[in-house]
Amino acid sequence: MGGPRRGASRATTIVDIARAAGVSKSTVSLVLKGSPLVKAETREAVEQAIERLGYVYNRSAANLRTARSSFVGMVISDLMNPFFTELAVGIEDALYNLGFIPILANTNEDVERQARVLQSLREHGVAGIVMSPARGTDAWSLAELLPRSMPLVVTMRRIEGSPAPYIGPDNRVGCRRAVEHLIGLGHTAIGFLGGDGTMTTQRERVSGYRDALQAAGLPFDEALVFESMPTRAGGVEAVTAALASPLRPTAVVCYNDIVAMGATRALTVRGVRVGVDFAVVGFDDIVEAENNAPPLTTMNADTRQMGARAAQGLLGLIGGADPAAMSFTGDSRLVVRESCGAHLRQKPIREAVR
Amino acid sequence: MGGPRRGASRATTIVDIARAAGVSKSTVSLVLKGSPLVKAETREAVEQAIERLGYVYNRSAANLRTARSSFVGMVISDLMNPFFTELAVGIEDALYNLGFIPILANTNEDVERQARVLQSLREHGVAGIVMSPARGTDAWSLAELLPRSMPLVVTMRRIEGSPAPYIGPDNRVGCRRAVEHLIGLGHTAIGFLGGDGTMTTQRERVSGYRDALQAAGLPFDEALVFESMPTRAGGVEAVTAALASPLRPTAVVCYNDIVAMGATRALTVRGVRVGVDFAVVGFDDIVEAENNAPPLTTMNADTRQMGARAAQGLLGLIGGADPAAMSFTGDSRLVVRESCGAHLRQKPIREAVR
DNA sequence: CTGAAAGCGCTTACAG
DNA sequence: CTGAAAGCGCTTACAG
Repeated sequence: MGGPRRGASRATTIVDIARAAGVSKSTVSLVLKGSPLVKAETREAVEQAIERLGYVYNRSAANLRTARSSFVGMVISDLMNPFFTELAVGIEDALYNLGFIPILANTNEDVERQARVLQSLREHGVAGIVMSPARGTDAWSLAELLPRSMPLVVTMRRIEGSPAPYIGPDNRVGCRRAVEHLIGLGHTAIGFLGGDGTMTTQRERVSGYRDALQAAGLPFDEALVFESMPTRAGGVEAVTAALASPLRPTAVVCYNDIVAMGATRALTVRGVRVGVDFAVVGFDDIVEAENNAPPLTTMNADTRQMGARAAQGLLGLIGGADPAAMSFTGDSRLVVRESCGAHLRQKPIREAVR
Repeated sequence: MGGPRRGASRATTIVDIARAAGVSKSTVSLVLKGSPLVKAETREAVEQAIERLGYVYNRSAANLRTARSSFVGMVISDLMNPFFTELAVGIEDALYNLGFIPILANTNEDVERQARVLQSLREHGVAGIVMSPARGTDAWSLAELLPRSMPLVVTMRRIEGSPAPYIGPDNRVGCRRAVEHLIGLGHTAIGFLGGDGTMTTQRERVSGYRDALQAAGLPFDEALVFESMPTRAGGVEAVTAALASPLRPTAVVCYNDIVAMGATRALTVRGVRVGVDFAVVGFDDIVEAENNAPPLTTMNADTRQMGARAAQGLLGLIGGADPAAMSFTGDSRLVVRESCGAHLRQKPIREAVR
């Protein structure tokens, strides 16, 4: 593991600088950290030596001495999924701004890989970890992997029973709003597409779906929840099942945008016009949602900003904050585009007003 | 920068283990690295102590001592772009398999940010760097930022004049093949859409475009190269210009798939049927290409595998290989889907054969 | 304002 | 087969 570090010749260190500047290495260390204790001329001499010898600070050595670390583990469940890409970009950017540097691990939804990666991060002495857990991660095995003392924030997928703070959207009220919108458009047979009950996020979204139905006096029927993989292919599959169902819905909320895009495509292929004959609403507002055909109505939870918030939350934990106080669930807002058909309903109304 | 490391209580170290097992810390170190020198019972005792005290190896301390590093910098120009996401996933996966651990930096096409990040990576003592350079990176400033002794592989975008090995696709022959396909379909007025001459990749692809035209005895006309941002919006803009041009092409190759998807959408919106009235070919074969409406014909260079290769190349450099021998440019293959219209031409032929 | 000394958690010859 | 010692590149009290 690992190779030679900085070329063949020994790297220049703090003592080389000390010798060149004619001071002790303590003094060099002081100027390195910008201490006001050192005299201007001395500082000058040291800085020149640094420049001349092309010295580069060895942060790992410093970290060993101070028992600190500027590394943070960024554990992502599926980086190829544009939703998580956006999350990762948000975390990464914030981490740099906060003075940390992210070690990336893409677990690819594999809990064993996640376990290995977590161990590796510990060995590398990360200051903390922000993680979107792989599907199937449970509080118990996580507790075995990571000591209580390791700052950890869980993002986007809640782990039930874990003391780690959760930072992510409020899936339940988000989904409730999506369904309320569909109800407002006049739909009464509304399905839920994609994901399955082993996923906390799916359960939360289904709860919101049920909340909205019940608030409107509509029955909740399990037969209208069409489970599938949370993928494009899953969307195709789920919508196909929905169309074949005797309860044949006229509108669907989807577990996420990818499912919605799969559903949209399957619908289009069989000649049902999305946004006209059938309403589809997604969740997440990934960048492609806007460019879908037709553009997708979906829930935006500001994924990137949520990533930044997760990073800030971790910083808090590292600084000693109480994990119990660090959870944050953010609001999502409905982004109305064409797949729900709202633009068609509104037009006549507006025209009538004119 | 950085926070406390492993909780409040001192972490257990090799000397704690030594004491608990009744041996010296040298011996503990030996069993840690699986040395055959140590007697089975001793090893046993040590391993039990490790288990019992929940010891975790401090790799940074080891690295300091051995002047090695298991960190590698993974510098990505635009992680939100699905093409680079796929590259990053390929690099990340290979790096873990090779025993390294990736530090992620998303430069977001900003050369100044890239400069800061490169400096930071040096301070953190990475063993090497694999980088898809931000637009506008030049060999000269790169040389100022990184010493010759730092193992570096440049991927996906060649930096002219840099001694660092390049690992990526052969853009010129790839694009030539794409255009040959269009010519084979009977087109004679073929445009090139997107990117601009400041990008090495664009210049290479335009060269291939010209090669194909000239090989077929068709004239190369600069007026058929429509420059734009390499984005979806750029694709809209470029195709709009193409349609307005007096040379009005009947087919286009695009700088990349995102441009092609923008072009496709703009075309569709104004009623020209892509794959029927007009042929579009992309480049990169990002995952969305398959799901475009219509599915995109494009060049596949196996981006993920290319990322793995870049990681392997870096490992070679770290191991002391000659940079001049590590460059690799891979083949790309044409993936025919619907946007080029080939399916329409072939159908009658096949039917005639039956 | 500056220097000498100890120590962070490891590894690596070198003795025995 | 195992232990004592030195050292990787820093930081941090402590003297002066």
